Amino acid sequence: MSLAHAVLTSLLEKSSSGYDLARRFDKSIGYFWHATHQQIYRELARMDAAGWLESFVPPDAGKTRKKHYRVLDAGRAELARWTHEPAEPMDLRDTITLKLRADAVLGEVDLVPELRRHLALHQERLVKYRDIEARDFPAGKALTRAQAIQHLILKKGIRYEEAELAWGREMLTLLCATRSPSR
Amino acid sequence: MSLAHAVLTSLLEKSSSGYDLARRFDKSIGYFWHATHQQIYRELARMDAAGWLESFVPPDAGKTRKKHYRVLDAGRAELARWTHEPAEPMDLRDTITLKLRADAVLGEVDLVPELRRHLALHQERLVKYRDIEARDFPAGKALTRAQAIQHLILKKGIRYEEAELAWGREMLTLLCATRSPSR
DNA sequence: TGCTCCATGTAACACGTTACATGATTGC
DNA sequence: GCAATCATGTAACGTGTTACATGGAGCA
Repeated sequence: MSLAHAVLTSLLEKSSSGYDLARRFDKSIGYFWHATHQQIYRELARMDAAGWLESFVPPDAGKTRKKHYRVLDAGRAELARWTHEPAEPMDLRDTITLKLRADAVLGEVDLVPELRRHLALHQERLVKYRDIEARDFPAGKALTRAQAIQHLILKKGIRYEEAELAWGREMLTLLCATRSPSR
Repeated sequence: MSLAHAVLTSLLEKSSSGYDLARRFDKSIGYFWHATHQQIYRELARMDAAGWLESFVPPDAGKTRKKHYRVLDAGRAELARWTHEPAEPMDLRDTITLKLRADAVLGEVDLVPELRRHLALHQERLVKYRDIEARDFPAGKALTRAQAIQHLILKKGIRYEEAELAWGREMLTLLCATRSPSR
C-alpha cells in the first residue's frame, strides 16, 4: 500500500482535485510513480473514508462537480509512520531488457527498431527533466532543505535517463555489429 | 502480460521445474523481474493449457511430485511475436525516493536509518552482480552474440547499483548536513 | 521425533488496467 | 452545433500478494 502515500505526499506538496492529481500522476510525478485516474479516485475515496483527508467544493467550482482535497492530521501522521517502515528496493522489471534476453536465447529477432523507440522516449524524458531543472533550480540559487532534497530527486531522474541512453546506445551498437548479413 | 514472457525466456535459457524457476525468480533473475512461486505456478498452468509449453515427470523425480517444463514451438512463436510489440518504458516506483519526497514536505522525519539500510542492500546486490560477472565473463574471453548481450544486461545492473549507491550517499550527506540540532 | 528443505498447489484479497458512462464547460 | 477538455465515477477483469494446506525426503 504505497499509492496512498504517493497521493498524500503529492497532496501535501499541492492540495488539489482528483482530476488535477490524476494529470500530475500522468506526467511529472508519473515518471517516478505512475497511476491512472481510476486508481486515484478509488484511493481518494478510501482515504476520505479513513479520515486521512477531507474533500470540499472549492470556491471556483461554479456548476462543475469539482472536488478539492486537503490532507488532515491523521493523513500526515500515517505518512510519517509509513516513512519509517522498512521497504525493499524495487525490482527493475524493465521490458526492453527482458526482450533483449529473449533475443539472446531465441537468436536474432531484430530488436533494433524497438530499441530505437526506447532511446527516443528516454531522450524526450531527459529533455523534460532538464527543462524542469533549469526552471526550478537555476545554478547558484540558494535552496531550503526541502528544495535541496527535491533537486537531488530530480537529478536522480536525470542521471537515470542519461544512463539508459548510454546503455541503449551501446546495446544498439552491439546489435548492429552482430546483425546477420541476410537482413 | 509480461510475466509469461519472462517465464518463457527463463525456461528457454534453462528448462526446469516450477520450483526451480521460482527460486531463480527470487534471486538472480528476480533482481530484474521478481515473481513469487504462486504467480509462477499459475502462469505455468495457463501456458501449459495454452500449448505454449509441455510438462513431464523428469527421470530423477523418484516419488516426488516434481514436474519439468519445456517450451514448445507455440511458446517460442509467442515470445518472438511479443518482442516486436511496442512497450512503454517502466516507471521507477522507487519507495525510498517517495519517502524522501514525504520527508521534504512533512519536514524532517529522519530517514537516515532507512537510507542506510537501502545503501547496504544495494551494496550487497552490487557485490553479487560483480561476482557473477567475474565468474561468467572473465576479461579477454571471446563472447558469442548471445553472451555479449547477456553481459551488457548484467553491466546495466552493475551500473544501476553503482548509481543508486552514489546517489544514496549524496542524499545521506545532505540529510546529515541539514539535520536539526535537537536530534 | 521433530526440523528444515523440496515441491506443488488453493483461496482470498489488494492493486492495476481497460472499457464504458455521464454531464458540464470552452473554443471553433 | 460539434469536438475537445474538464471532472468524476462504475464495472469487469487481470495481475500481484499473503496466508494456508499438503506431503515426501533428509538429517540430527
